[in-house]
Amino acid sequence: MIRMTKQADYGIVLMTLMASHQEQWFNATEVATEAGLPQPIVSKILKLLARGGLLSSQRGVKGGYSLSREPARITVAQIITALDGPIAITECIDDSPGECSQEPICPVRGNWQRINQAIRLALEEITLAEMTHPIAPGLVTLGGRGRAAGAELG
Amino acid sequence: MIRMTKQADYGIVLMTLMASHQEQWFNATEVATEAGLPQPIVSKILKLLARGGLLSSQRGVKGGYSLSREPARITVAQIITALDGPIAITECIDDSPGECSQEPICPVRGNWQRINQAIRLALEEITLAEMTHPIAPGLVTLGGRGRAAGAELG
DNA sequence: CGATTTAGGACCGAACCGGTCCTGATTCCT
DNA sequence: AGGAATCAGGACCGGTTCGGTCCTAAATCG
Repeated sequence: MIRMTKQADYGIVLMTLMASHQEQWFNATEVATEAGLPQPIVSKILKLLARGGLLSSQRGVKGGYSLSREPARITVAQIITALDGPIAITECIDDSPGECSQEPICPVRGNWQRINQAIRLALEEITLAEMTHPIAPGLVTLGGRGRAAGAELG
Repeated sequence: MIRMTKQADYGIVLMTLMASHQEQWFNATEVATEAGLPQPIVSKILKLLARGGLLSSQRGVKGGYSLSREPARITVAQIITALDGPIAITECIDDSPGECSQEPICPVRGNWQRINQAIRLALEEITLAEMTHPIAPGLVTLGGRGRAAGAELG
């Protein structure tokens, strides 16, 4: 139901975990045990995050991963994109014509972008830094001024 | 990749279609041919939309469906919810404790709500009325002030 | 040179999605 | 009253994709 994949889900957990620790470098096993997730999965995800430029990686015996920049400059949108590909909840993405058989008929067309855009924006405005905050219960629970609050922090 | 189901996708198309026509009542076959989608699918979707209270239905030989209220008062969020269930892109939904094995460990917990909330809000602010507008290309394409524009339209 | 760690990708089972179909209930028309 | 049309509500099934595992390179440290 409008779900992202578990990879992305886990990815956010792992990134949050790394962001909220003092250490700079972590290896996969370390992160896995910390998160209580199977090691192979964690490995896979960290690889993808590194490939996406969100983590720096170091091979070799004392190798590992570290955030490639400060948590305030990493957004949830970026994490999801790195793991699940471009953020678009609809089948028609942006302007790739010809792919949609409904093209001449479809009454929505460009309007999908409204939706995708809205989602994308919402996720771009949540930073990893915010995710490490224990959450101020009064702020976000309802009314959703969470985004505004985030902007203030930024 | 953070996709909603095709049902919801189609649902939005169908609703937009109905909203942008003059007629009040449509039967399933009519809508299906108009949208260029297989009739059984359309039937299924309209049923769900009716059950969700977004369409009024009339049985019998001259029966059919019609929007249960004006398009400006129907949101994309409502359509998706009717077809795909509650809007939550993460595995952990709100406060249903015990379901998540990670509960004691998970460093994000309530922070998922931030994300889900953001998505929900974004989709609640897109009305069916807006979807019928051919889209003003300068407004939404980038910068995403689409939501603000929508608010102005009221 | 050997141990450790990431890189990259092949691979498989299971769950979920998309789509079809069938059987009832309701209403209109003759 | 009876038949036709239309919605209501499921059961059902095949295919795709996701979740997870595993194996083989490449790099780095001691």
